[in-house]
Parts: sequence; structure tokens; C-alpha cells
Amino acid sequence: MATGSLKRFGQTTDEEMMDKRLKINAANTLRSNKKAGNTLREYLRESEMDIRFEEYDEVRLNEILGQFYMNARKPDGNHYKISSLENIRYGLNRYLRSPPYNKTFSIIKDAAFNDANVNFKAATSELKRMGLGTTDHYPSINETDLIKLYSSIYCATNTPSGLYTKVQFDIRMYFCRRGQENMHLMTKTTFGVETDPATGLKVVRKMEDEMTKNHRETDKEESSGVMPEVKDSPYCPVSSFELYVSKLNPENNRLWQRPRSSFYSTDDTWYCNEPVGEKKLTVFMSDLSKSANLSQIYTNHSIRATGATILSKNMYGPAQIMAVTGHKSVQSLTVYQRVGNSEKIKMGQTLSDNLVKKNNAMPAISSTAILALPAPEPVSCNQLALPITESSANANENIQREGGRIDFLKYLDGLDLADVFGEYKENRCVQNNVKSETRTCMQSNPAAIQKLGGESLEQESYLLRSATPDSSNAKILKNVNIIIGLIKDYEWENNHEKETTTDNQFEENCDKHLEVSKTDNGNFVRVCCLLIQIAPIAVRHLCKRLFTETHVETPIRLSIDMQWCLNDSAKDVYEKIENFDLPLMMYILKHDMELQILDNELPDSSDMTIDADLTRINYYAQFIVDHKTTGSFDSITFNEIWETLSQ
DNA sequence: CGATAGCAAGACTTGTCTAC
DNA sequence: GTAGACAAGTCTTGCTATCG
Repeated sequence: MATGSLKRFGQTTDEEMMDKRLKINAANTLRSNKKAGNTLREYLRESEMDIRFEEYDEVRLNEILGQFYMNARKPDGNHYKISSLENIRYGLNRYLRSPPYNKTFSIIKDAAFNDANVNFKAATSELKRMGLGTTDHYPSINETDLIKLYSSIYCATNTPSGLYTKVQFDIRMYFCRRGQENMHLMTKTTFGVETDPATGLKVVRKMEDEMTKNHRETDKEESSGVMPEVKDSPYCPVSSFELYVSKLNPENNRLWQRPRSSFYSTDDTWYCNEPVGEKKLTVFMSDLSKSANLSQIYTNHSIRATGATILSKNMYGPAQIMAVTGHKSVQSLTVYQRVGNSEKIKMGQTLSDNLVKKNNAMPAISSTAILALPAPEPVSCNQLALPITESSANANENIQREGGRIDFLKYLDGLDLADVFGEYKENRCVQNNVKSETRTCMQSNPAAIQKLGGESLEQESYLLRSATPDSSNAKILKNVNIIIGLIKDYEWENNHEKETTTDNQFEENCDKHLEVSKTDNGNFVRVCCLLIQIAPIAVRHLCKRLFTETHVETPIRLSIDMQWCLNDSAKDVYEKIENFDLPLMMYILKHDMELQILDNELPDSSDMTIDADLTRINYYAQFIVDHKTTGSFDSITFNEIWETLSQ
């Protein structure tokens, strides 16, 4: 009860009231208002008009806005997208109606601004015609990248940084979180582990309410996903979470703490008494995409998009998905139910098949059967732990992982790349002497793919990529794909030639497709073969020898990139080098064994030291990456590379 | 002919990402 | 830390078909 001078009711001053009214909107909205005001002011300044538009009357403002909408440009002089121009208009409206200006008119709705708004419509129509009306949605992470990421050292749970990355990725994915919303505010108690009474499964659940974009002050409903355990899986998100929380620094209450750069696995604490900065959390997925060499740079929002897309493709209804993502309307979910390119291609092929068959007087297929989209296959929620589709399911069944990496040697059984390359080179040389040095367009041949053991090009490419040594470098992977394409093409060409084509016809066909010189392609394959197959073997021998000399008698304490080895004895690490890829070995040789390996330059040709040899390999590995789109080398370049490398 | 359900489009706010 | 550009998402309005 109020006593003495204390009063029952508040004593809000006018100033405080204005301040509170100003804060009705979210901070981001206020920022948007301010920016819109600045943009208009900048326009007036450049046009040499009075910049105090806040004091204009409605007639003058109407006139100025009409001109502004037509002439608004970005600082670089380019046009805005429609969404940006709309944002500026709404921002200006809020800016003028908020304190301290408190205008009572609306520049969007009031008749006094009709002229300006007609101009706005005209401006957006023009932008639409210019192709600036589209929305580029944040991409969802493709299946190959997901698998690559999850099985890489960057998500290895036996290191502080790997564990941190995996747990954060899991939480972003399972709870379909927005990119950076409240991430830096999370504490050790934001999430907790519980046992579900119905299933007996352990699940990680969000334990505290929070204010988000769609769930603000008056919202009492809470929506969130859960993260269930995946029993007997090394990828179980609950075990990772429990381990992560147990290793956090007890002095700090934040959930995301900076991983220690060096550690022993038996240490109680793997993390510094220092939270990960807000900005660092912002670039979580983009940094990870770069480190793990994913096929593109994803953003944090991509993880949310991926979670929602996976659920939507797996027969969960809008209401169920909304309970996880926190969406309020079904309409909003349509962003995640887009028809992808591959599906569009399949639909196009279906139409082509039907047209071709009809033209060939084949029996017509029911139109409903042809136009129906492929039905999504139901999968259990467990599969979210390591997203799996039909093609990767087969791969996962067979591929043996050791220490988070793939035992590629098993997959080279029955597919001797050396033999294929040998035959390729030999035949090419013979052909080059007697036939035109041209080749037909690259195309895949079902028979050749079948011979390689796969059922579809996609699946076969996945298996080969997984099975190929030095597979962690995405750029090298692309070249491996080119080589696979060349092999298939070569086989197709040979088969085609033997079965159906005379020499004259072959030459005629070649003339029709003067795309890339055969010699140039052969050269490219030979260099790739040298760099991908032979060079790593030599470097590996060197790596093992130097490692033995350096580390066998000393405790293993390497740099952060080697953290995933730290639980092992020197002998284990020695054996693991067998699976290291070229870039990783180069990194270790350079940073841990302190060899002088240069970047982006060639050593003097007279320099025959080990360091110089490694620099050459490093240089040309990058060189073939730069030539990835052409898949060919001219003879001069080839001779130069071949002589340098094969010494 | 008025009431109303269903839907699409428009209006509006808030968050993300990136560069400096 | 800040600003700019723009995507994501919700709420509101207005049109149209249908029904009684």
C-alpha cells in the first residue's frame, strides 16, 4: 500500500510519454523509419531543395514525394527493387507520424497524396518491367551439402569447435530458428533435456519463452519444435547437446561460448569464459559454408528454410509445420513449398515424353498421371539427424565411416580409375594421329553409367564423389565430376563408334560439334589424374615421415584444424593421415610442420627442395581449379605443367 | 437484395544479410 | 557499430460468389 509521500499512480512526464510512444515499434522498424527519412533528405539535398521536409505542408509534400518515387536511386545510381521502394514509403509514413513530428495524415491512404501515390504505382510498374519485382528467397541447403557438412570434421563432436558447430546447427535446424534472433541471449537454461513420457525418448526442449518477430508482447501462444534422440547414432543431437552443455565453462552462463583453441579430451571445460559475439553468430552458416567448401555460401536463414522445406516435403501438414516454425498463417508457408528446378525439369520431361510418344503414335498416357507431382515419401523425424533421401540412403548403407570420414578405398573396388585413365590416354593418342582432333558434345550414357554400377547419374556421382580421395575440397570435386563426365563421354563415343558409325560418319559428326579439342581434354584429364591420384600419395608419404619424426615421442597438440585427432595416440593419427586430403595435408605441412609452402606463386625452376615441390603441387592444384569450367588445357600449358610436376 | 464466407491483394512491420 | 537493401511474415481491406 502507498504510504507517506508514495503515490498509487505513476507520474509519467510528457517527455517520457513521447519516449514510450516512440518505442512502440521494434528497434528494426525504427531503424527503417530513420533510413527512409535520410534517403528522402539526401534526395532533396542533391536536388538543391529545402531538406526540412518534416515542415512541408501536405500540398508541397505530395509534390515532392511524387518526384522522389520516380527518381529514387541507390547510392550507386542503380534502381531499387520494388520491395525496397515500398519499404522506404512505409518508413517515411511511420517517420512522419511518430514523435517528434506526430503528423496526423497518412502519405499512403489520404486523398491529399493521390498524385504522389499514382507516381509510386507508375514507378513500381516500371521496376517490374525492368525485372526488379522478383523476390530472391534464401536458399535451402541441398542434400549433398547437408551430408557433407554433417560428416565433416567441422561437425566432429570430439573437438570443442566441432561440437559447438554441430550443436548450434542442430538447434537452428530442429527449432527452425530465424538467423540471429535472440541467439546471443541464449543461456544454458534456454534449452533442457527431458524424457518424453509417451515414447520414453530423450528430447531437447526449449524451456524459456522469448519475444520473436511473430510472437510479441501480447502473444500467449508458444510454438517450438523439439530435438529427439536418435539411439545408437553418432549423430544423435541429444547426446551432442548433453556433451556440449557438460563441457561449457562454468564461470559463464551463456549457451554459445568460444571454443578453446587447444585442449585435452579429458578436460572438464572445452570452452573459454567468453560468449561468442553477436556478429560471429550472424555469420555462423556463411563461415561454415566457406570452411566446409559447400557448393554455395548459405546464410543462417537457410537452415530455417531447410528445416521447413524438409518437413513440408515429408507429408507434414501446414498446422504441424507451423507448430514448429512459429508461423501464424498457412499462406506464409508457401515460401517453403516452392517447386524446385529438378522437379520442374522432371515435369518438363514428362511433357516431352508425352509429346514425343504421341508423335510416334504410342498409346497416350492418362493426363492426370503425367501431370501429377511426384508424391513425397514419408520419413520418420529421426531422419532429420542426418537428412537422407532415396539416393543417399543407399550410399549411407554402404559407406563405412571411420572417425567421421568415409572409407573411400572400399568404393574403389571394381572401379579402377587408373585403368580407365590409362586406356583413355592410350586411345586418345592413337586417335589423335589418325582422326580429327574434335569430340562430340559431352553427354551421359545410361549403359556407361550402368557399367559403373549406378542406377542414376545423380546417385553415381554422389557415390564417386564420396569415394574419391581428397573429397573434402569442393573445387577439386567439381573437377572429379568433369573427369567422370569425360570417362562416360569417352565410353559412349567408343561404343557409339563401334556400333553405329563409320569413320566418315564419325568425322562428320565431329565436325558438327567443334566444341573442345580432344587433345586439350586429354591433357586436362592427365593433369587432374596426376594431381588427384598421384600427388596426394607422394604428399601423404612425406606427411607420415615428418609426422613420425616430429610427434611420435611428444604429446600431440596440434593446431585447431587438427583438433579432431587430439583424442588419439600418435599411432592413430599416423594411420588417419591415410585419409587426409591434399589441402589438409598442405595445411598441416605448412602450419604444423612449418614447411615453406608458398601460395599463388611458383618457385624457381632450379629449386629442387621438398618445399619447392610441394609449392608446385599446391600451385597447380589451384590452377586446375581455375580451369574447372573449360575442362581442357592447350598443349603448351599442358607440357609446361606436366614437365614441372612429373619431375 | 442484404448478409456473409472465401479469397487475393494491399498495407504494414520486423528480421536478415552484407558492407564499411 | 551502423547503415543500406531487401526478404519474411502478419494484419487489413476489398472484391466476388453464393445463399436465404
